[in-house]
Amino acid sequence: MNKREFKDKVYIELSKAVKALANPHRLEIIDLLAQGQFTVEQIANNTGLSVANASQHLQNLKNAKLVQINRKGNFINYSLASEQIYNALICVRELGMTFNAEVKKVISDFRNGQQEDMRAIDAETLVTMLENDEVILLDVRPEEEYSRGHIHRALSTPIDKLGNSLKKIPKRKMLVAYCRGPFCVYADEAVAILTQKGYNAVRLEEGYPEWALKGYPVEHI
Amino acid sequence: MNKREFKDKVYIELSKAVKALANPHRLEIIDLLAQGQFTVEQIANNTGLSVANASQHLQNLKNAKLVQINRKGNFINYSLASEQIYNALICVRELGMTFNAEVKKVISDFRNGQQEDMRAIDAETLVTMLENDEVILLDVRPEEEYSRGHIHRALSTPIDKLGNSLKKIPKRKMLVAYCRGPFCVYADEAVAILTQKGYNAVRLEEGYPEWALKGYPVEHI
DNA sequence: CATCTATTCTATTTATTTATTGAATAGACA
DNA sequence: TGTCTATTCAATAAATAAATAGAATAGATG
Repeated sequence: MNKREFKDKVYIELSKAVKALANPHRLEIIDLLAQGQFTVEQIANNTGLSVANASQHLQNLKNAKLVQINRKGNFINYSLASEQIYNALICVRELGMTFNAEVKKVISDFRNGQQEDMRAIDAETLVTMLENDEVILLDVRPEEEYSRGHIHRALSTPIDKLGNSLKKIPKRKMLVAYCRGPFCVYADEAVAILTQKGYNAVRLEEGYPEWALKGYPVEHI
Repeated sequence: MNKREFKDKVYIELSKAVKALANPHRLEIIDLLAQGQFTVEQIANNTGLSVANASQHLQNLKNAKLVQINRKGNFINYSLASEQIYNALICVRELGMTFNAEVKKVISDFRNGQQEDMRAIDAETLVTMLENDEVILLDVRPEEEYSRGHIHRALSTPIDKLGNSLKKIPKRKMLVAYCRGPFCVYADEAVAILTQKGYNAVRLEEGYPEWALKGYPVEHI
C-alpha cells in the first residue's frame, strides 16, 4: 500500500462517518435519540417521516455504528451508541451555527414570529439560582423523557398539559423552562404561554442532553 | 412558520455544513489547509486531484464558508476560514476513529507494512522532555510549512532532505519527529529512516495544528 | 494594450443518495 | 402452531453529487 492509497482509504472511511451525519433527517434523529431510546414509529412521528423512511435512515446510522438497538417485546428501541455521538452533534451544530448565517436567521425569525423576546439563561447561571432557591425549574418535554432522566429539582410539566400544572405554581417565583435542545421549541412555547399568563419565565439555553454532558446534576428514577 | 417547517429548515441548513465535510477529498483538503494557505495547484498536487476537480471542491467549501481566499500576485491562496473548522475536523476524526474500526485497521495495516513498531509520545510527555532537554525535536514537513509556524525549539528537517540533516544530529539524544497530523505519514517515514540509521526515534502523536490548538508553545518567523 | 497563466466555469457522463410503495420477515404471544 | 404486528427489505423513480475535459475568465505582468 503506497502513501496515496493509504490516504485515500483513510479519508474514505472517515467520510463514511460524516456522511451518516450529512442528512437533515438523520441529524434530527440523533438530536431526538439524545433524549433516550425510541421505537421506529416514535421516531417517525417525531420527525415527520414515514416509518419505512425512518427505518432506512436508522439502518444507515446503525451501519455507521452511531446508533444501537435494544429489543423489548414487540418493539425495537433505538438509542445512541455512545454519548460521544451527541458530542459530535454539538460540534457540528456549533459549526453550522457559526458559519451558516441562515441557521441563526431561521431560529431568530421563528422566535420573533412567536412575538416574544426569548431571553435565555445559561446552565451556570441556573445552577447559582437553584442554589439560592430563586427559581422553579420546569421540564416541558413529554413525561416519558422526564422519567428517563431530568435536571435535579426540575418539575415535570409537559407542554401539552401545561395548563393543568399551572395551578400548583406560585406566581412570585421566576420560572425557567427547558426541553430537548436548541432546536426544540417546547421551551419557547412554554415561555410564551407562561409570560402571557403573567409569570416571569425564561428558557434555559441548554437542553437536557447538554446539561447532562456538562456534568451538572441530574436525576434518574 | 409552524414547528415542522422550522425544524425542517434548521436541520436542512445544518446538514449543509456537514455535507461540505462529507467527502473524502474535502476532508483531506481541510486537513492540509490546517497547515496554512495553499494555492489550488498545491492542493491538487498534495491530494492527487486534478486542478479543476480540486477547484470544484474548494468552491464547495467556500460556499459553506469553511475556507477563505486571499489573492497574492497571480495566485489565489486558500486557507481555513477559522481555527474552529479544524476543531470540527478533529471532532469528526474522533468519531470516525472510535466508531469505524476500518479506519484504525487501515492505519495499523499501513504502519505494520512499514515493518516498524511505531511508538508515539503525546504532547504532554514531549513538553516535559523538552524542558529537561532530553530530546531533539524534528519537524519533517516541507520547509515552507515549517516557516509558517512550528513547535517551539523544533528543527526543520524535511523528510525529502532528511539525509542531509542527519550530519548535524548527534546519536546520543532521543529524536521526536512530527508532521501534519495523524493521517500524515512523513513522521512515520522519518522514524523508519532514523531507526534504521541507528537513532532512537519516535513520532509525536499530535501534528502541528493540534499542538497549536492545544495552546502549547509555537514559533512563527 | 496584449499576452500569459492560475483558476473557474460549462457540459456531460457516471455514481450516489433519497423517498415511496408494497411485499417480506422476524419475533411475540395466544 | 398460527396469527399478529413492528420493522425491514426490494424495486423504482427522482434528485443530488462527482469526475472529466475543454472552454472561458480575470487579473497580473511586460
